[in-house]
Amino acid sequence: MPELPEVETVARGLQREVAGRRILSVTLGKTDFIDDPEALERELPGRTILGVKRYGKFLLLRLNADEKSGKSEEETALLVHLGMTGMLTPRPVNEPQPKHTHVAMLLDDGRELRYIDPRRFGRMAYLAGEALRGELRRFGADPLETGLAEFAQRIRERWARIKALLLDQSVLRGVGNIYADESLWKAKIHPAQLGARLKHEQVEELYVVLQEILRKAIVQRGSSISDFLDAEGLPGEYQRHHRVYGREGKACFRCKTPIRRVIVAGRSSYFCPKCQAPPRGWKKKRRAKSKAAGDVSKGRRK
DNA sequence: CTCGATCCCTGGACGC
DNA sequence: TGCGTCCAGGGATCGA
Repeated sequence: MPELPEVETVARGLQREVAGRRILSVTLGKTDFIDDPEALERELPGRTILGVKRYGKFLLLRLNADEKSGKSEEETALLVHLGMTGMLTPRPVNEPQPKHTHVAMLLDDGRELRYIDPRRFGRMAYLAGEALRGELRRFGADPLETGLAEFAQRIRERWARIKALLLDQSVLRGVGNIYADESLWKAKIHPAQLGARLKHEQVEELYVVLQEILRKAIVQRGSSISDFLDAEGLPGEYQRHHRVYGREGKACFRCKTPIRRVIVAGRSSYFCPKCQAPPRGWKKKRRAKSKAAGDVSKGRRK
């Protein structure tokens, strides 16, 4: 579940490890998560990785100019989304490739930059010029680089649930399920509350605690709740600081009330039913677990 | 505009 | 030990 802090951690690691390296060749495995696999094979060999930065939940590997296209001042980049289980890490070429290695970029220092992703929920794309700018424009504000005024405007002009807004990458880029729940708990806002219904003070509190949580998580190198590892193969530590995420039935850290889990915006949402008052009309009845059983198990076909 | 449902995919947890 | 089933979740897409 790489979200902003995890992706930031990977980006910093890659910046240190592979910035300045030249890509000699590219080997592809399964390619169904790559926009245009042939573009990678055609464009990447010979190019130098100028730097690596985070853009929302994307890694942006900026590349040097493409001489042969004639548009040498055009900005080019390899965009990488880690999805749920993606990992991007440089390894010595003689080290055996783990299962689910789908992209291997041979570098000029005897290492290989490997993209490993069991579920292939990630995405990879080589983009240049206007295609690159257009892609980046689709996303909203970076929560760490945005002022309160813009943050508040983006939230309060919408009638969607605050949880949905926090997860919507065209509103804010980089927040995912963990940090959405953590920040809503800290700000004492129920996930089903409508953005437009939040008071100014609530939006300000959310803005402040979201930044605080994201910054602390970056310091702790992100959260490793299942299998997240950074570019150096190390797990993060921020999962130790989670206050609600994954804590269904456990005591709220503030008031000891058992944490609840409900589905909001299609995602598991953990919250304290006492600290985080539900909006009017929010059905607080049904047990989250008892209803999942009687569903169509044969529903999905191959 | 906002919603839920569905699909993508595999590994891990769990029940028997 | 081994099989079947369910579930996780970011994002795209589609119909309501």
